[in-house]
Amino acid sequence: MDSDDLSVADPTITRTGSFADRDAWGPLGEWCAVERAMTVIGNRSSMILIREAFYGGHRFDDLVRRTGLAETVAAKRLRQLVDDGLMEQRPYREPGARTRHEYVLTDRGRALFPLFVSLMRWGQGDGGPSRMDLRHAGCGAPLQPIVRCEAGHEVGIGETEIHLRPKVTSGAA
Amino acid sequence: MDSDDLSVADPTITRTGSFADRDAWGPLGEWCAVERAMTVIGNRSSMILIREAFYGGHRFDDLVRRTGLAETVAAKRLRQLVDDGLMEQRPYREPGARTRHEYVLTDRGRALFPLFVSLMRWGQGDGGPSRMDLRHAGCGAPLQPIVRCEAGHEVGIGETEIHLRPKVTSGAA
DNA sequence: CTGTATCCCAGCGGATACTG
DNA sequence: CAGTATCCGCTGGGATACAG
Repeated sequence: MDSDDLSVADPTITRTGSFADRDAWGPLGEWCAVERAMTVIGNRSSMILIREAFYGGHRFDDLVRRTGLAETVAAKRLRQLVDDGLMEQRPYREPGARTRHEYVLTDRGRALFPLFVSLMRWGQGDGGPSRMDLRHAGCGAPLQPIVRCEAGHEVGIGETEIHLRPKVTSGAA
Repeated sequence: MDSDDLSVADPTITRTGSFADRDAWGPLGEWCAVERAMTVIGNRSSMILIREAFYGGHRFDDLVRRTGLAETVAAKRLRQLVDDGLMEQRPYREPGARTRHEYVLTDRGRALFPLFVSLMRWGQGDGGPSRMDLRHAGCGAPLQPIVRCEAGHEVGIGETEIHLRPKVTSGAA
């Protein structure tokens, strides 16, 4: 039996479903999307390149200068981000110049928007300096990341349940 | 002049304010909360330990087993998480046993909740297996991370502005 | 049960030099 | 302007053995 007698009462996610085989999970995160996500965006250089892409940076030169990364690192990460489907490289031509490439976020890359805002807001909570201020263009109010259920309720940790799916429902993909 | 002539039209954050000294940012992210955040939680082991803490894991043994981390790595990361103020170590006594310690998320650790949900949902978007399902305990509906302004509007990338603060407003903290 | 000490390997990130 | 090649130090992460 798991040692689940909580000796402290702090808000955590409530567990529902069969957690009996919980320990059988492979160590490589074959079942856990969090681990997979971290292998893709879980390093500093990837994240700040994505940051600059959100800020509208497209060209290699700009991305390097505005991130402060070494060219070698930036090139390697950008290639990886393209491979992972977060960015794509588009050719374009300025009049009177030769063809260039530019990096653009894909839909999957842009889907990181809530994560990006969460990361920035959380990072600002350490009292350190931050010159960034994300606001709603419509009304100028600052942005906040929140968690909501599909029925429209705002949800905190204490109202969250985690359901563990049985093993693999081979019927549904 | 920056090369900001967008040759592609993809939704990005609109930049407002003085971006002239944008390139003067130090490479170590002294002004950027995203970079600072990534140095704290930007590795796989930290994040999956936080994951287990959200799931209600407290004891060293459980955390090691349920994350699949090596004990050495788990111990090192937990110490770092405590140092960084994301977890705290509380002593407790079960009747008839000697004093133990348990790891509990601090407020700053729990503030990662939107980021955690964002990370999981984004990770699930790759089509890989995931046995996790986060739901609202009240109504059972699945959770979604969203971005909202303080005036209550839901905000997408296209409606976001980023303001860059001048240098340091020495008057305001 | 909760770690620490030691050793090891792979990957991240930077510096320098070079190419189309 | 947009990278690649090479080298090199630091950290992340694991294996094994040991300790309170």
